[in-house]
Amino acid sequence: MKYFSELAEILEKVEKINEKSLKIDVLSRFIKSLDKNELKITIWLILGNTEEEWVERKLNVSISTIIKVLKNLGVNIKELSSLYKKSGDLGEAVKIIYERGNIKLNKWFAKKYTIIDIYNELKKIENLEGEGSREKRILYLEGIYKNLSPLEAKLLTRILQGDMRYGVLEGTIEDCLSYIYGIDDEKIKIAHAIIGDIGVLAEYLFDNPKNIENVNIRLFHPFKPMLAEKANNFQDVFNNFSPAAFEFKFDGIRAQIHKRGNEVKIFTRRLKDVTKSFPDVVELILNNIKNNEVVVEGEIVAWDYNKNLPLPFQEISKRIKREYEISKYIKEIPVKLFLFDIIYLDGKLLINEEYINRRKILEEIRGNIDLTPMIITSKEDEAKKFFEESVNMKNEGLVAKKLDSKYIPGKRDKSWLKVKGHLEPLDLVIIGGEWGHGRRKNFISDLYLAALDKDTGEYLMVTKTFKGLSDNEYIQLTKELLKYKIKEEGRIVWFKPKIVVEVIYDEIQKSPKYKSGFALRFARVNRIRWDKSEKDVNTIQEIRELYEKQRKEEI
DNA sequence: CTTGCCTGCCC
DNA sequence: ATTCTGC
DNA sequence: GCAGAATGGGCAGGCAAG
Repeated sequence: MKYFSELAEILEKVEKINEKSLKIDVLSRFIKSLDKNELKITIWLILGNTEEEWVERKLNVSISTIIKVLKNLGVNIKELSSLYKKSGDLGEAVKIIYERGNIKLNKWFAKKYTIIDIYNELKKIENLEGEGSREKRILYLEGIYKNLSPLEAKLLTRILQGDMRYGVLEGTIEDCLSYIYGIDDEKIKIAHAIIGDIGVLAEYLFDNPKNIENVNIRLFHPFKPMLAEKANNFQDVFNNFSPAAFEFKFDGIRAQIHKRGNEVKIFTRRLKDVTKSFPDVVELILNNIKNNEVVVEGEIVAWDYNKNLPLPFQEISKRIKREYEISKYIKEIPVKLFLFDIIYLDGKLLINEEYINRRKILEEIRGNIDLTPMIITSKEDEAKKFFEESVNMKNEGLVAKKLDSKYIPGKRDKSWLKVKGHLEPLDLVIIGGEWGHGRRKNFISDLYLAALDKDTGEYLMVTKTFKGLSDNEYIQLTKELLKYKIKEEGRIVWFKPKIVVEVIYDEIQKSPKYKSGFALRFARVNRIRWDKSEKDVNTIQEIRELYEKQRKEEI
């Protein structure tokens, strides 16, 4: 039986260790000392979770709620936000507040929580719902925070945020299990992907390490899907394998579909069950796939059946978490399913079959369901032509697959390579930014980027981005930016429009949030344009044209 | 009854 | 999702 | 090459505030 404070101390220690093997050693000793009834729970908490991965997070707590809790405990919010800004980490800020004693605590009768106690408290919070539940949640958390030490408060704060930053994620836990039980790391990784949750795997091994041999894909139990790495171009693809199978990469949601008899379940890439939102897909599967037991994978895409073209991602996303008026939305936003893999068929696991054979089997059982359009070629010009075809349909691009590759659950591997295009870069001016967190606490990390509204002369924001430059470049940039500072509001700093950056992005979207009416998807800075001035940036009018052009090409 | 904030999860 | 960094 | 970290737009749903 371990105390929550012991966990907090171990993690504090681990956070400061750089050397991987030492980190694994320290953490493994702790994990090894856990009882069975606290093992799974502890691993979940280390990762900032309270459940198996396929269960939706229900804490309904994050930074805003935590700050309200602290405020109620008499914490000076000015002091807190200044500490937060300085440390770049709310957990760290909370720890310092506790150390300074600037919070109302149960001084004399503080409860000493075990790990299981904390877990049970969090479960109670998860079960709060209905009118008044927000307030109850806050009251409940106050009750817990009142009894904590500085390190415990830091840990709880990070768990509640679901953002741990102790340098321990699933990969490290995998290494620990490998170290503790002397099982090959690759084997652990695959078992983890198949079971879908690392805590459950740990419990499995605790019962009997030989259980690793019994881990297998089960129907109606989601496994982590195989993923693709990024390729820069077609040469990159052919350097890895040739010939290659190229499939259209649609812009929808990845679906892992399990079927037995008349029962069907649909899981997302992150293992969440979305069956309820897609009765049309369930029906499609039942009407077409006649085999009894099947696991297939595909992409669910919002579809315009008049033009026979995909609809933008924003459309399918209106259906993903929908729970009401589903039948109305089935008509309003119809979907199309493109299958691209088969993992299980009537008692036979197909993960060790070569890709090309899996595809053949899929072809035989699919009924009238579409497969992703695919060609096999070793010629760059053919691949490029196929890419154009896909992109002209407004797809993301292609996925290249090695013909004899196996299906390795959970693996991001060079045997699948995604080739994506992006639109012409835009020159945008920096009008604001936010101080970063963690490693990036000392510079402006997130940039607010704007285009010029030609009609009014205003600079209107079209995106935020923190990607593309190296830490050093951000440090340099921050120095320059601060010369043009207008005002600072908490973490946000506003600048005079001066410094211009070239920005790459995947798509222009209609934005309900920005005044400009447009937003960039996956924006990243390509380079700083020191040679350009704020007068040289792209205009909102040009962005509108680019957006319309996207539309026009759809016909 | 409408609007807005917060959370969780798609990409 | 994309990108960068440290091991 | 891997694991970890730092963060994007936008959607639905749940609750609170106006």
